[in-house]
Order: sequence, then C-alpha cells, then structure tokens
Amino acid sequence: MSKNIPEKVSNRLTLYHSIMVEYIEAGIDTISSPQIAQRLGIDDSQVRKDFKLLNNAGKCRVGYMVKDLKDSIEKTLGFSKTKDAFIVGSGHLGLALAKYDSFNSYGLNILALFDNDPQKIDIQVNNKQIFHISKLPNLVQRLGVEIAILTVPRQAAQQVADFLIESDIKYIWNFTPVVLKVPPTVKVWNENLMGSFLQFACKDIE
Amino acid sequence: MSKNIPEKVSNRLTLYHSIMVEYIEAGIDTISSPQIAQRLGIDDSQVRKDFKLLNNAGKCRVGYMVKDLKDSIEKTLGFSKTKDAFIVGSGHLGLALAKYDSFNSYGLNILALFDNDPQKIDIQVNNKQIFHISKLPNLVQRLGVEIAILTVPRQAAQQVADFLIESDIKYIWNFTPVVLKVPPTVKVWNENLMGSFLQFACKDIE
DNA sequence: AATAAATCAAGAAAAAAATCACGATTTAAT
DNA sequence: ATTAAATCGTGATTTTTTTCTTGATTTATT
Repeated sequence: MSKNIPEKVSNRLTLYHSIMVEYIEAGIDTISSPQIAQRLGIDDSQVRKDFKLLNNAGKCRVGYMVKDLKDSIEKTLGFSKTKDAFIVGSGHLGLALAKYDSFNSYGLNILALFDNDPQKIDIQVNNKQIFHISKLPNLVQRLGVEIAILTVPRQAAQQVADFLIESDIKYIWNFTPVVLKVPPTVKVWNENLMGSFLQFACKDIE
Repeated sequence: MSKNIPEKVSNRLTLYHSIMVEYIEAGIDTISSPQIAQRLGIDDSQVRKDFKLLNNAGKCRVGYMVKDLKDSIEKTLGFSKTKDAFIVGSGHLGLALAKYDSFNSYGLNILALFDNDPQKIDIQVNNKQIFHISKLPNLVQRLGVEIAILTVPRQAAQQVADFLIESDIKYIWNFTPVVLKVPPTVKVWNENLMGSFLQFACKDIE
C-alpha cells in the first residue's frame, strides 16, 4: 500500500509536518522548498524530491500549499490509520509516553498500560488504566492489539518480550537497551535514544 | 577527533554494544560477525565493515573478543568523555530521562532539571534537583554546561529554546515536536520518536 | 598430516541517497 | 510589454552505504 518510504525520508516527513503545523498556526498558506531546506539545514532539491513522493505538485515561484502538504504527509505516513498499542512497563518512561498526546495525532492510540508492581495497578494515567501484566494476554485477544511499547527495566526486557510474543503481540517498540531475541514473525523497532545523539554530541564536543 | 562515524553506523554500534554487554554477563568471551548479523537481521560483512572502523581486528574461525569490542565501541562513541547536561522541562518525559540510568553509562551526566512550575521546584529526582528555570543562566555559566535536553510542552518549545540560547547553551536535544529556529552556532538534535516508528508500524500493518 | 569448515579481510559491484545543474514556469518589478 | 528573480521539476552526477565475492587464515576433524 504505502510506497515503501525509506526511513530517512519518513523522518524528514515528520519534520516537514511540524513545520506545516507551525505555518498553519501562523496563518501562512504557502511554503517553498528553499524555506524548508534552510530551516532544516538540508538541500532544497532534497525537499522537492521528498515532496514528489507525496504526489503533491508545487507551483513555480510560489511554492507548495501548506494545508495540502500537511494532509498528504499525514496520509503517506498513515496518521489516519489508527493503530492501537499497549505500554508495557509503567515506570516514568511508560507514564511519559502515556501522557504524550502527540501520539494520538500521529494515529497511535494507547489503550492501556501494564506493570507487575501491585502498587501501580488500577491507577489511571491520562485516561488509561494500568493493569497487572497477567491481564495482558486476555486483553490482547479481546482488543486485537498487535503493538506493544516496551519500557520495562533492562533486566526484565527479554523475559517480558517473550511473554508478549506468547501473547500474540506482533510489533514491539523497544525502548530498552537490549537487543531482543524474537522469532521472525515478530518485528522489533529499537528506539535507540543514545545512538544518534552520541554522534551528534561527540562530533564537536572536544 | 572521532573519524566522523555516519549516523547509521553509530546506531548499529550501540546495538552491537548492547549485545556485548549481554555476552559479558553471560560469560562468553568471543563473538563472530555472522552471530551478530543474524541477531540484528543484517549482513555479516556489514558488521565486519563497521568493526574495521573501530580498528579492532578479529581472528579467523574464532571471531572478535567481546571485551575488546565493547571497549572500542565505547571509546569510539565517546562513552568515556563525560558530557554534562541539563533537563529543561520536568514533566513525565523529563523525569523519565532523569531516572534513565543508562545515560550515565553512555557518558551523559544529568546535573539538574528545570521547570517553571513552583510546585516542582526543589524536588529531588534520582539525586538531581529541580530548579526554577530562572536559575538556569547562572548555573550554565557556573557549571559550564553546554547541553540541554528539551522536554517542555510544544507550545513553550521555541520560547524556552530562545532562552536557552541566550543563556549560552550550545547543543539542544529536542524531544518536542517543534522544528526549532536557532542561530548557526547552536546545534539541535531532533529526537523524532514517531518518524521512524511510523515507517516501521505502517509498513505492513494494513 | 591432510582436509574441511568457519570466519575474517578487503576489494569490487550494486544500490541507495544526496547533491548539482539547468530548463521551464510563474510572479513581481521596471 | 519586457525583464528579472524565485521556484519548481527532473535528469545527471556524485557520494555514501550496503552487499557480493574471493582469497587467506585458523581451528576442528579425519
């Protein structure tokens, strides 16, 4: 369905999207590729190449329609296809993600959180309930959830992942610094907080 | 100093690093490129190419020394160069990052948090104090901190960023979904949580 | 000792991504 | 009206990244 947008492009698309939101709030209707490029420190033909993937024609000397661009970025990145997910691990990171309202506008719908700490059970976070982890398999079945956001401590990561896989979770968004062992039917996305930042921070710091 | 490691490579290096940590914990001394490659679903010559950047020779039929690899990854990614940082915005995400102990092992040292909510001031989080944002310029000067981790709400992002820049912050790790406007002397790293994940999640979900 | 299998190393080839360059178009200015 | 400037669209070029291939090396096996 989606034309297999490369990761780098989809990264840029979300950045373009933020700029579109900003322009709309400022009441500006059109935007040009050099404007965007300068803002992001990239080449303007790069921006145009990316926009061509969106099938969104610009107009010479004028630029692109902000509203149209925003819509087609959302369509291409699937913001409108709602994707349900569970957060597994209700520590600070789990709670932060549960409160992160932007997920919703990106089409990611957090249904509930899980933890094994009895003290946390039944607490409500941003209108989402924290359940004991033992309730997960049942809820996965009943709600047909395929995505789990894994925010448990490092030590528990593989064990919990195994449990998720048994429970029929198909996609794991992994916030732990552990390279999970999973069967080929399960897809893992490693959110590698440090990886790219280190590169950024070390490039010129000393 | 560092040989300008591309972003993709440094991303893989952190993944390799996690695997090394795991092997050390398991008491395994050596690891081969096919083992790593299979684990990550990538090509084994890719792994070897990456390792060559580390100047870490392997041994035919045996593989690489886990300990040596770990050390040279840490050296290359600058884990040992301690980098001080402030967290600006003490909401859930800010607190989560303040508690994220892995930062320390990656050489990122969070010194303090900031917020403008009087209720949060002086609270201790993981041995770090939350200060009122007005104290930031002074502390930046006194402690010579150059890195700020920005976790404020979207609406406040640009305004707070401007304040950071005035205060002589040089690197902003931006967790807000706003493309910040900064002068060329200031570097921004956009932590684009959704960008790559969307790509991952939409590729085959419908 | 000879053979086989696993692995590294490194150059070649292929693929992917980014940049350049230029013609075409549109708007604003003279 | 004509000219100039800004911008798009796109093919060509360059650069970067990944994969393929082959030969060398080391260990285990016969």
